[in-house]
Amino acid sequence: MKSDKISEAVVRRLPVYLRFLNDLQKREIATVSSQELGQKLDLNPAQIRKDLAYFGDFGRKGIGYDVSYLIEKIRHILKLDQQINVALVGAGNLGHALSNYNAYLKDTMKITAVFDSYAPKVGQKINSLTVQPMEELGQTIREQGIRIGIITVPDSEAQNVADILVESGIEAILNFAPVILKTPPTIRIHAADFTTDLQSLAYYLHDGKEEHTDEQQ
Amino acid sequence: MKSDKISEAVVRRLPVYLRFLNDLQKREIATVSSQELGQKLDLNPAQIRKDLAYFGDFGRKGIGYDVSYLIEKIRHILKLDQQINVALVGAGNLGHALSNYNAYLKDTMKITAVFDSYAPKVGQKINSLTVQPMEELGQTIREQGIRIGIITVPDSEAQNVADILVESGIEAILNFAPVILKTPPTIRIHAADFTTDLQSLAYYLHDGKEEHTDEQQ
DNA sequence: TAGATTGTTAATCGATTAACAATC
DNA sequence: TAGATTGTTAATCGATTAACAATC
Repeated sequence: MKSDKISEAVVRRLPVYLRFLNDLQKREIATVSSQELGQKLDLNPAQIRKDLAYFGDFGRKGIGYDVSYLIEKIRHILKLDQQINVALVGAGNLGHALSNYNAYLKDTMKITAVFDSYAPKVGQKINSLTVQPMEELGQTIREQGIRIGIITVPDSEAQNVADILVESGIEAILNFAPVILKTPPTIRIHAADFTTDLQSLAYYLHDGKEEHTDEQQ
Repeated sequence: MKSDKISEAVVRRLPVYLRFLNDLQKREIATVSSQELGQKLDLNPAQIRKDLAYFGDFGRKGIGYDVSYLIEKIRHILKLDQQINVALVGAGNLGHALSNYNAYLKDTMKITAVFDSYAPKVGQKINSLTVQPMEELGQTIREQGIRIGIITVPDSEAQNVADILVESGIEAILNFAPVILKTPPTIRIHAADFTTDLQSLAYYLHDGKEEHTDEQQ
């Protein structure tokens, strides 16, 4: 196959594949089939083969996929074969929690700067990063070549922060604030909204009368 | 229309509608059309009308939707017209951050218990909740009628926690750990994985040569 | 050679959008 | 009555799955 326009659904599965492949590699398993992959990830094997085939012929007929090779390929597709710098805006509890993931993201992405508008927060250390004032956002983004911004400020500030990020040349935003951000179409936005997640889960609670026996994940 | 099986995509949009409607109500706007809604939420008006029509005839032709009435209806659909108790498992930074949202979720959902396996954490206060040992999980869930569990423990513990939650009669899980949980099909699971979100965002970064000019959100 | 598994086409399924009669 | 907007049907678009020839 190779190319076509890739749907968002496909792109969102790639990191899931990558995570599992990293796991296999750690366990020194050299080869994996789409069937095994599908079983472990609750996905249809044909879908996995199709997803991967969009980007190239990574497997070998009769054998499966070489774990290390596929890791390399997916990392390249996701642009994770280079370090991508990330800015965290909002040094509250949530921001603090996310900054812990630097260790986990290790060689792929790195939160390299933290900002907060609240004066007493500025100058504090968060996991070896010093909280900077919002005024330095633009300059720091440009200096450090930061390409992704994470918004963990209160909803009332989120749009304003997004505007500044966009103005400073950011390319994508992960937004934890429960608001719909308005940005130019060139900016990629992902809403990581814990409150809507929880509320939609409530729909699937059993209520004695009408049963909602749906499939999972 | 009314009824049919409701797709997950529809259910996941309902909380977004609800959030915006609450906003309108606060601003004392009594009526809204699918067109206005669509514009503010970046959705197709026909889709919004169709989504709502699955559950009943909530609008009035020529007029639009009564904000208060629609709020009431959506809350009922999502089972948010009753308080739903939630358990938080994992009292680290992330768990701590999420417990702050109790104020925001206010009358709909409530985190009523927090657990951690790490002995020194037990007994500590987190936003007026006392951290309990994991051993009390089952009993507390049953006593408080907790129906949703949030997992914010390290990945290595996540499956174990999920097993205990399921055994204790939980109905749905919001999982922040970057692992695929294996649970019976009656349990509703939502993966709230910040690391895969970030990695899929990286795909959309511009790279000079091939342009990915996709739509947003 | 026999068994396994890919890459890909075709079939199916599902979700979004357009269009419009009904009606406030 | 004229204008606005719903609820719903039909059309379109897209994503998932099944099936299988190619081939290791």
